Amino acid sequence: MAQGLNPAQEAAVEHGDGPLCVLAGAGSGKTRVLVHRIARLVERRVWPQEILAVTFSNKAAGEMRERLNAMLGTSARAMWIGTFHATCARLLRLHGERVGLTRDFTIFDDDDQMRLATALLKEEGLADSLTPRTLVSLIDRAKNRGEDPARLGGPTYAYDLVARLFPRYKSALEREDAVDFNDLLLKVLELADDPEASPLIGGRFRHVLVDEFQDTNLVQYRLVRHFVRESRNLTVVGDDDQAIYGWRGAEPRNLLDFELDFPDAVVVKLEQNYRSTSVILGAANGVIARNVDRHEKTLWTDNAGGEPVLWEEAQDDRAEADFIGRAIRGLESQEGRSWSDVAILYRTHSQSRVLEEALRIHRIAYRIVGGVSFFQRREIKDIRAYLRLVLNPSADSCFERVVNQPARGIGDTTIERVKAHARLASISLLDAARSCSHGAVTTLKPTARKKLAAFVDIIDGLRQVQAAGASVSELIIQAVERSGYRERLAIEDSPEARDRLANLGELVSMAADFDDEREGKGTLTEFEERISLASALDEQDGRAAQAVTMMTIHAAKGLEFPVVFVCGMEDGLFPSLRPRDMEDEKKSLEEERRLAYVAFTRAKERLVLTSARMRRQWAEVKLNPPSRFIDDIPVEHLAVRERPTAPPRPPAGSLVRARSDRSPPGSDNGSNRMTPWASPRPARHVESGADDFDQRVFEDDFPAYQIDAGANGSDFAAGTTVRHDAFGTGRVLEVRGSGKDQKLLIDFATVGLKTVLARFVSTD
DNA sequence: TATTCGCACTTTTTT
DNA sequence: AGTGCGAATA
Repeated sequence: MAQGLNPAQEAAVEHGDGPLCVLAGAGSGKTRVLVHRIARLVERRVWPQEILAVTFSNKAAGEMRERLNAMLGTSARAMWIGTFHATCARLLRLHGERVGLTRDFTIFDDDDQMRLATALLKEEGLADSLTPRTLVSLIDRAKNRGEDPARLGGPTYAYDLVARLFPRYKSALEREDAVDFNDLLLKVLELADDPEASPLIGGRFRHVLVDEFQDTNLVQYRLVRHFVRESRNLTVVGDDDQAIYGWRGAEPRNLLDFELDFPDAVVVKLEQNYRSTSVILGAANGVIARNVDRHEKTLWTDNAGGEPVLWEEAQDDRAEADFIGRAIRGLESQEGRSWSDVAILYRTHSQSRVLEEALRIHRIAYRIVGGVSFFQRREIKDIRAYLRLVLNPSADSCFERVVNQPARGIGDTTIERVKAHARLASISLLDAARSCSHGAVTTLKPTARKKLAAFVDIIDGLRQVQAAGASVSELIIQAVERSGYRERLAIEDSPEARDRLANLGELVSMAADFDDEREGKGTLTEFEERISLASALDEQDGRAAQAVTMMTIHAAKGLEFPVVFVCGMEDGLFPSLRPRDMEDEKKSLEEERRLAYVAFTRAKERLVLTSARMRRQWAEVKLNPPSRFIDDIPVEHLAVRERPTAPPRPPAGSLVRARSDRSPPGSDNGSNRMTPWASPRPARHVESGADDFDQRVFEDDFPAYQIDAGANGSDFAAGTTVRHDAFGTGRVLEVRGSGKDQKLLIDFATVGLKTVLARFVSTD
């Protein structure tokens, strides 16, 4: 083995027992090292079931398992490979009874957590003093640090409220046999403190390897230390320059100070980058070099040269997206690149919408990673709630979610009475509903009782199906059917309803895959767990492989693409410059810088940066200067596209701004102009002063800012023909309101009737 | 009880 | 600009 490894990599792979710290630069082949090292351990007769490899995503875990399967065959199947959360969930399935969990405990995701928080605040009448978001994030923050949220106290009133509410939060989870994400880890830590369970945790693993160690938080580090308490065989791999989860409580110090805790640790540095061209690496190094708080390291590469990094400063966000669309088309036609070679990265999910539109216009297939994930869809969550209720009758939050979903005539008053009864008798809502249906509460009318009985019957029926040994996919089909969900959607028969039905079908086929994989032996609990722990990153399906990938920079960690676009390179957006509470400004700017470093180093061959002078953010127009990170890129590596001195059709005067003075000198002499791989523009559109580098076609698709004319004066009258950027032209049928919020009912030629804000259309 | 409309809130990043 | 919630209405 060890074919084609450099000496440093080989040292890491061949390291024997004892702590090992691998400081690995971006693209230095750390995953490869990790995989080879694990394979080597097995060759050295370490039992696969005594190896734990912790990855930062399920996707990374899957890939690692695949590679090990290829190298080792079936023995790889016995290894523990997964995220901290998945690993802890597995351990808790085995030993959870010791910390108050049954075998079928459920995991509260972000959404469930928020619902609970909302309900608690409402019950306590505190909904006005604290948002659920704040409540949840303060709880999480404390837990990330291993602190007890009930002991929060501090500068603001909010802390006291959280401390007061937390016991109720906690008992709600306990009542439902559920844990939140952080509890997953904390409960295992609890196990480690339990004298009887402790050996089960501490002695279980002979070798523990942790990837992306710079992003572990205090709790995770404690966990790792318990895992290796006996063996001391710990391998950590990471790069402090890629620490981008400070907001989640990650402590890069865990990596940097590794030798303080493990003085006998061997430290290996991987500094050769195999991924990117030297130009891209130069740009990335230029940005990261300005960070003060970091370990100096020199990442180098043999891949000399490469195309310069291209920076395009577009007029606005739409033009930016359009540029990207055309550039991808150009890459396709002139370089034969396929869409799957390309990734578009952005700082926030909200940037994706405009990009989507542009890619659709250019007929480019795309795939969005993250955002509103499949599993967060309402219909999916509803059916999952039915299933959870089957697994666990005391899952009150699930009961409330679906008792009237789809609508079956069980209204608020009925639910309130059931809840009151449940509280009084201290039983679950489902049991309360059952006894109400038998007449336990006299205020309930017979009709309400019948409806409750019908609901209870659905759940009981599903439980029988499960008890009869139905597969997971069968159970889901039954749930969709018996709940009346399918019928309801079928009757509605709107595009959305069809969409939802299709999503449910997708869930069924995922379950069928799961059933096949487990040869029919997989339990509903296992399927639920997989869904709960699946991140947006993991759910990508192979079918959409021929597509451009769009995602946040965070989600791109660990991935690589031949061509990478990083858009929204503007001060205020990236770097975000958003005041973070409890974090000082310098620190968060350094994290933003590392984020830029991660973004740039995803690119193998081409890196394109784009920014917009003007950007619409929630119906507000923002003018942001270009990102300061662009200034940090060595001038010789940066190419700026030329634009015509006089655009063919300039926008309304004041909006045309002088060209940024940040354009590096030398970009004018043509020496580092980039190959214009945007698709060729018809020659007749070229004005003097324009050149091949400018591909914009103003005639077709002029951006939207002239639109305000409509809102601030000339009111629209019914009958006027107007144009809207997305919907095309149409006739105004009705005018509602005036001024900024004036709305128009318009009959569009292509899409039919729509109500639109007046300021988004223009008279032609 | 279900549906519809208007209002407020939203947007940082995720296991 | 989309969502979710509460009030008003059928």
